[in-house]
Amino acid sequence: MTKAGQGAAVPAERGGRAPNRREDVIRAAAELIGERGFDGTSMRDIARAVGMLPGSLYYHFASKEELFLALHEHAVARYHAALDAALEGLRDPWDRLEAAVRAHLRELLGSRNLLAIVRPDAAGGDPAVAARVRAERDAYDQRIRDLVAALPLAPGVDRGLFRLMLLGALNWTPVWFREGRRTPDEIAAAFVAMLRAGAE
Amino acid sequence: MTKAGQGAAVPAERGGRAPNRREDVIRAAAELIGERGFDGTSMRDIARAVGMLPGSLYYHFASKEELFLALHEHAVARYHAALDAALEGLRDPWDRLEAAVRAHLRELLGSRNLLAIVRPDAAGGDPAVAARVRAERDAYDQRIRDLVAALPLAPGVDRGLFRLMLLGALNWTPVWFREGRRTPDEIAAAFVAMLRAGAE
Amino acid sequence: MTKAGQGAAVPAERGGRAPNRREDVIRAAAELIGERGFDGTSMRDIARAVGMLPGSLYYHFASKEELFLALHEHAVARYHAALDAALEGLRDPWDRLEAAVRAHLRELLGSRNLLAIVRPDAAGGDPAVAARVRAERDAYDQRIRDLVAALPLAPGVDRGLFRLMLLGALNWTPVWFREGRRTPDEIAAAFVAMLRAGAE
Amino acid sequence: MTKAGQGAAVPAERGGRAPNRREDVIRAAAELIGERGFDGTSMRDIARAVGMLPGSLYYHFASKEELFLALHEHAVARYHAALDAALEGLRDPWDRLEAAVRAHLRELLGSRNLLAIVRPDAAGGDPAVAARVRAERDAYDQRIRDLVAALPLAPGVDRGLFRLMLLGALNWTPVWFREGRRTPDEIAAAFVAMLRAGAE
DNA sequence: AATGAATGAGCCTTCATTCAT
DNA sequence: TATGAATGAAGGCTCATTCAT
Repeated sequence: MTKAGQGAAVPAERGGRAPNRREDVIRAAAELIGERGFDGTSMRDIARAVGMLPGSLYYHFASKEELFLALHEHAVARYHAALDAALEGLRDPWDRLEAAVRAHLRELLGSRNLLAIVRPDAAGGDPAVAARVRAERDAYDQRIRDLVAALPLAPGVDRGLFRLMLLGALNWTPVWFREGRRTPDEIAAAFVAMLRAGAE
Repeated sequence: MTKAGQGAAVPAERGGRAPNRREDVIRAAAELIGERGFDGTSMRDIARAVGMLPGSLYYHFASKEELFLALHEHAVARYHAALDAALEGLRDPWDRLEAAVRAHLRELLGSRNLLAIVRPDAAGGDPAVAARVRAERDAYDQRIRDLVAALPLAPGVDRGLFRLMLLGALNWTPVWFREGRRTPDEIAAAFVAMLRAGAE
Repeated sequence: MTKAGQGAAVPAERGGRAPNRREDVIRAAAELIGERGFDGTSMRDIARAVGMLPGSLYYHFASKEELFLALHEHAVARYHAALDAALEGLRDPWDRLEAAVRAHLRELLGSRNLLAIVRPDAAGGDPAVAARVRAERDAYDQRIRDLVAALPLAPGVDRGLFRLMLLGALNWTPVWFREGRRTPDEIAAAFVAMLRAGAE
Repeated sequence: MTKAGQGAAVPAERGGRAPNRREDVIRAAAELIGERGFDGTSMRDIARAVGMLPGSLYYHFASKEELFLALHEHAVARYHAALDAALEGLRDPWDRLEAAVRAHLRELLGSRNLLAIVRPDAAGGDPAVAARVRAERDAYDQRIRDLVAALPLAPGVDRGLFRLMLLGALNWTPVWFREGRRTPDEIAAAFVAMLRAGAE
């Protein structure tokens, strides 16, 4: 009975109180780590943000790394979901790529900067963490790879570098993006257009 | 020849004693911070790397931030120098851009990963540091801007996004680059080619 | 009786476990700072005196200054309480003054030298601390002022300087006082007598 | 030849250059320690104030304590000199006491607060220092004692407590004195008057 | 008479974590 | 589910001092 009963999906003893404190922690951690980085965010900070004492976090997560991993999973899941939604119903390969780029950029530049979470070296130097992070990230990368594979590119184009260039350009945007000038959607369209013009 | 004459009985193995301890510190710090990040590198680590006691560092630098700033200046100066050398004698705008990209990538992927140093948010969250870092970085950016301004691009192309896409793609390379597969020069050539094909 | 019941299997030697670690810290700090001054007392010293690790102090107090402030409050409260007790039931203004002086001197010279704590410049140079210290001290001063205001003094006497002379003489006593010669009470009586003879 | 030749009073080799750097150091130290206390003043601070490097101070003084001792001697000498000047030509015992008090207070409240220097516990906890400080201070005290001994006091008055009360009141003045209200001379007159009225 | 470079000890503080309750 | 109290290690930094030059 450590985590959840096996009958109901959620502890619902008295009508739905305390709706998943664990999720609250993840959300708070996402926000803080997104803003100040993994090293720049202490367990104290996270605890304070959800109104807990630092020690209490350890009921939910065995360590800071574990918390980070949960958070990373959470974040990557959002990317996947955004991608699912964006692709739905689209057939044309270039349309699909642009939709994907748009979804990625919205996620990356919207509300919080998730870049700090998604970078492979995010959680200190722990190699075990890095491996799991990479694994999750790779699954997402694979979907982009598939999207690129479906493009009708000229024979000489290296699809690997095509993808890496695009993703690099995207993932670097949080460094220079300022609210108010170009929208994420405009940037997405322009990036895809630039690549498309030359590669087709 | 600053200090010791050559006749005196001084340890003169490699041409004068302790010619530039300060530089040693910067070099060691560059290496460590490049690998493990600013937060992940302690003053103790740096001191150990140069064979000093932690407190001794403070003879040379007033604070960790100050050391970082010196290091940043140092790193940016290298980029400028590499750019100078790369551009020398080239006239054609596209040749110049590709040479610049090649120089940038060599610096970024060669010997040490200087990305961690050159990122605007590198030194913790100190805003004063961030400002000085940004200023130095902007001067370099301006040179790339000039290079892009000189390109004969099609009327519709947004030169700003063109530059940001290119720089983003470049600066993200340390995330995925593995020694042994593609060389920095190959990557540089491919990136420029992809952009050129569509933008001309 | 705040925490542990009396039936449970807990170390209950002196009536409950660790009833007030915070108070222990304050007491130890009072002793040490009273003897060696604020700067002369390290957090390590205080921690060692209460059998804690240095870092553990920070569970109870956010900083050395905060600890000092708590300690100061504590000390001033003792002075107030001593004054309350001393004044109780006395009507004659000179009797009241002498009782107050006696109480003050007993506190100041008894057990520990609290002078170092009560001096306005005690806690390093932090102005925020100095302000709070002064505020607490002023409330005590006001009570002495009231005592002096009630005295039937000759018209020409400056009651302000009267009070400052008396308090100065009192607060300087720790500098010269040696156990064994005059008692605090004798000193108190003599000081008041000297002032009274001339001022009435 | 460590200190000075025995013929001339001062090193005057080439007409009086570098006129006693040692004195400069003492003066700067007096100022700083007077303001921020012994612990609150670092050798660095003192060196900076005289435009030297910290290590250079050790040419003049073997240690911080030694410097303090020199400074203390210097300060006490000023008190003695002020006392000499104040007493000159005065015969009446009360006049002499008041003049002495005036001189003391002017020294104490004028230019810099020398209290921090003259307190017996000033230089950290070093007992050797404390002893020498006390010795110098005692010589000064003795002169006050003599002044008090000469007063025509009523038989019952304890001359020891008389002196301690007066000196305590005086030495505490830096704690409450504010420029602009009462002058040192007014305070001196009032203090002596209050004591005289009752003791004669 | 002073500098430049460093030492070694110590300082205040922060951190991830533990564990009895 | 969480709290209260603490641990142990480490972090950035300051300090008095030394010593060859």
